Amino acid sequence: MAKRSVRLSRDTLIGCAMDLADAEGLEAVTIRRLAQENGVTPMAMYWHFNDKDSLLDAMAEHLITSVDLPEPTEEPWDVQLRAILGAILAALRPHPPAAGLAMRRVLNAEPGLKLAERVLELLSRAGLDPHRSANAATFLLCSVISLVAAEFTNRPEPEDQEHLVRQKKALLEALSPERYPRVIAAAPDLVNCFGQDDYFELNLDLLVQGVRALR
Amino acid sequence: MAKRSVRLSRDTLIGCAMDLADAEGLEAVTIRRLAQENGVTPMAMYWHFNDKDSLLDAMAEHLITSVDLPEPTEEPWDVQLRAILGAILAALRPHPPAAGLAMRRVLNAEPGLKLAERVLELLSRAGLDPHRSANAATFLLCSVISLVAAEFTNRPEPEDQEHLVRQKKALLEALSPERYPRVIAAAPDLVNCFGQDDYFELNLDLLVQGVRALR
DNA sequence: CCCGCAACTGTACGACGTACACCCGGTGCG
DNA sequence: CGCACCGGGTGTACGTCGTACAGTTGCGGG
Repeated sequence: MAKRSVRLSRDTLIGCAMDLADAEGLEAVTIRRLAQENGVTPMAMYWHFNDKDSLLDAMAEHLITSVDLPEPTEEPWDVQLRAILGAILAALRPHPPAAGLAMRRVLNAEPGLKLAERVLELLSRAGLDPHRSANAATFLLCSVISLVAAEFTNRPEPEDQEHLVRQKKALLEALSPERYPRVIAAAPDLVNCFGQDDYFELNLDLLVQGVRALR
Repeated sequence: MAKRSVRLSRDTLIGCAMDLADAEGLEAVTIRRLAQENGVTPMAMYWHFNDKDSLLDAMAEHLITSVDLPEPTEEPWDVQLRAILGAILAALRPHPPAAGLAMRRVLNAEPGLKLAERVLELLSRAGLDPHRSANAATFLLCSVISLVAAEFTNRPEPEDQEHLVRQKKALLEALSPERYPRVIAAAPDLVNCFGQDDYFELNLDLLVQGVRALR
C-alpha cells in the first residue's frame, strides 16, 4: 500500500509491523506482507532483520522499551510494585496481538533487565528470599502479559470480533440453567471482560496482594 | 512412521497430535505431519477434522477433559480453590507445548464449563460479587495455563533446550554487576524456574492468597 | 450380488520463510 | 573527475504449509 518514502529503516519497519499486528492480528505480520506494505521485495526485509524471529524480537523489544518505568520512590514496596505492573500494562494494552511476544523476551534487552531488577528489588523488600523472588517475578511478568494477550492469540478479523462475542455469549446462555447457573449469569463478563478497565485493576490488585500474603 | 493399524479414529489422531506436540513442540503438529505419522494422505485428516483449527480445538478439549476435578467438599473455599487450580496444573504440566491451546477454549466443552462453574461458585463463597468473580475466574484460569505454557510457546528442538538455557544464563551473568545485581544473582532461577515444582507451588499460593485479599 | 456411503487418495493452488545470485546508485578516495 | 566499493534492494527458486475439489476404494446391509 504505502509507497516507499525514500529509504527503509529498521525502526519504521518495526512500527509498520506493530500497526499491522494491531490492525489485523499477529498472523498478518509476515515478511512478505511487511515488504509489500512498504512497496518492496520480500527479500529486502532480510537486510534489516536476520529472519522472521528477529523481527518478532524487535517488536517485543519495542514494546518493552515503551514501558514508562516509574522512578523509585520512598513509598512502600506494594505501592511501587503495583505502579510498575500498571506501567507494563499500560504499555501493552494498545497492542494486544503483539503483547504475547514480550513473554519470552523480557530479559533480552536493557529496558527489560532494568524492569526485572526493579521488580526483584521490590520483592526482596517485601520479604521474599532470592529464590522465591525470582519465581514470583517471572510469574508476575507472565501474568501481566497474559492479562493483555489472552484471547488475542489468533484473533479473528476485527469486524466479526463483536459478532463472535455475541455468538459465544448466546451459546453460553443457552446452557442448561440448572447445571451451570453461575456460568450463565456471568456469561457477559466471562466473554467480554478482556480489555475492560476493571478487569485489569482487579487482577493487578490480586497479584500484588498475593505477593504480600506470601510474607 | 507408524503404519495404519486398521482404521483411523479421531481419538487416536488427537492422541498422536498430543505426542507430537510433547515431543517436538506445537509447531510440529501439522496436518501433513499428522497424516504422515499415520501412513495416510494429508487430506484424510479432513475427514476427522474440519480444518487445522478444529484439530487444535480437539487437543484443547482433550487437555481440559483430562483435568481430574476434585469433588466439592466441606473444606473452606480457599482450600478447594487451591485444589482445583492444582488439578488443572497437574493436567497441563505433562503437555507444556499444548497447554496454551486451552486458554481461549475452556468454555467450549462440558468439562471446562463444569470447571468454570466450580471456580465461580468458590469465588462467590469467598465474598466476591458476580462481576468480580467472573473477572477473577477468567484471570485465574489464564494464569494457571500461562504458568505451564510460558516459555514453551515456540520452543526449540528438545536437545539444545539445555544448551540455550546455559547460554542465556551465562549471558545474564555477564552483565554489569553494579547495574543488575539482583538479576545476576537470580539468573539461574529466572532462566530455569519453568517446570520446577516450587515455582508452581509458590505461584498457586500467590493466586489463592491474592483472591482472599480481594475481600 | 451390488449399492451406498464412510474413509481415503491425487492433484493443484496460493501463501509462507528464506537461500542464492545478482544489480543499482550514491559516497569517498585517488 | 572517475572509479571502485558496498549498503540496500531485486529476481528466482525451493520446500513447507493449509486446504479446495474431484475421484476412488472397500465393507456392511438390502
